Amino acid sequence: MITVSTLDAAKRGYHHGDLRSAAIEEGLRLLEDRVVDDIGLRELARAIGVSASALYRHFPDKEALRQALAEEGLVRLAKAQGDAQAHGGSGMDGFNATGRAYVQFALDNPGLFRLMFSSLPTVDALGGLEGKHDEAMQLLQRNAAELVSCDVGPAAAQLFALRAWALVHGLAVLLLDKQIAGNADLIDAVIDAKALVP
Amino acid sequence: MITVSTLDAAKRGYHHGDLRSAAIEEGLRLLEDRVVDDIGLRELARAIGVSASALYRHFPDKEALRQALAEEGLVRLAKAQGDAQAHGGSGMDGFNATGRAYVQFALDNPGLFRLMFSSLPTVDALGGLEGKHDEAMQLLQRNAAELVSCDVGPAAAQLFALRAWALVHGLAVLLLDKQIAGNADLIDAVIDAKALVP
DNA sequence: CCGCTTAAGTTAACGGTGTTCACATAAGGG
DNA sequence: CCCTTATGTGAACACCGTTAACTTAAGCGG
Repeated sequence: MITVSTLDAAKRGYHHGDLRSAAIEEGLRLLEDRVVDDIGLRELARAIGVSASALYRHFPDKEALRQALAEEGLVRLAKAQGDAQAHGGSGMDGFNATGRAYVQFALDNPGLFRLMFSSLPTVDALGGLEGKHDEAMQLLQRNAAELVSCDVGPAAAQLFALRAWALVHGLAVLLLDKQIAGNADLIDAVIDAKALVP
Repeated sequence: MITVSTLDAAKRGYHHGDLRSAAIEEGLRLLEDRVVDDIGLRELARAIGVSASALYRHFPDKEALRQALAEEGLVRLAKAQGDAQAHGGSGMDGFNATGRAYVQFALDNPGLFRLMFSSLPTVDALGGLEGKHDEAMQLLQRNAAELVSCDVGPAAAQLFALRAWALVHGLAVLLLDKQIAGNADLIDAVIDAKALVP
């Protein structure tokens, strides 16, 4: 197996080897302690050691780079939730675990999480990242619906799913914005699916 | 009663009369169909008919203007919630009404709402707008706690309050980000305090 | 192996931004 | 009435996103 990307071709001079991957990687690194709007295209290029206009060979504009970063974030969130569920089982405990993973992901990656959920309102929800979006979010939705669909009707189950998502997302956002001073115990207490069943 | 502000002194030439108020007013107008980061200081000054540097007599920097706008938004949200509760009574129906008002405010003022809840993470939660913050948010929190504190203990009541806030806030944010296609009926269905009582 | 096409870099420039500085003007109190 | 102070102006600085024209490297057909 040959990886033709950044690994083997570190710096062969004029050509980089795999910019785009490097740009996304550096972008994620900068997002660790910054909001996305505070990251400059030129600054990012400088950090990679490349001219600013070089990025335009791989992204049509800054917005495209943002979308690429958001997509990577959604993939990682989906993975974190999948891991949590795999570890916690398929019952209600496992479902609560996915919720905790959701919130924990937001706290661990504040800049990235904010970026993921800041699709431009002018773009009428038809960006290319909808597919990935569903993958991450429908997992939570499906699990929630399956969890209670046997006890109540499917309509009430979907309502439960929506409530669960809104609760967990709202908690994550409020924690990120420092509206709530939240320790781990509080998070565990708030995220309790039993408190949502009708 | 004499209003010395923008009303009577519209344009007396070199001096504006009451910039700062005019800047905030124009800022709120621009926020009606724009995100805050897409509003330029110079553009705003241009819209008022004043030079960009004139704004620096009233705001130390752009961030201060943003905070002023956020504060005004919090005042308006508090008012909207107060009105809703006054109209809906003090029982559970009134409480649900404040939740609906919260979401409706977000939908009616997307740019402003996003601004209100985007305090810089670098600022360690000690901006001057904490007071107003409490005023708007503690209203929801207090009402929630009072609503159920007689039925359950005060600890469980506070947990209920936190869940209610997170649910409503998460719903608002998800609707704003177009992650949920929400009609009014759906909002009413999701916001139902009965589904949260332990 | 050579030459040509094309992908992927470069520098220079344009307009726009936030911010600062020196200066100009209006308002108001001694 | 003058002098202070608040409030405006315009020019300048450094930075930004984006584009254009140019240069270099890679790959492929003959």
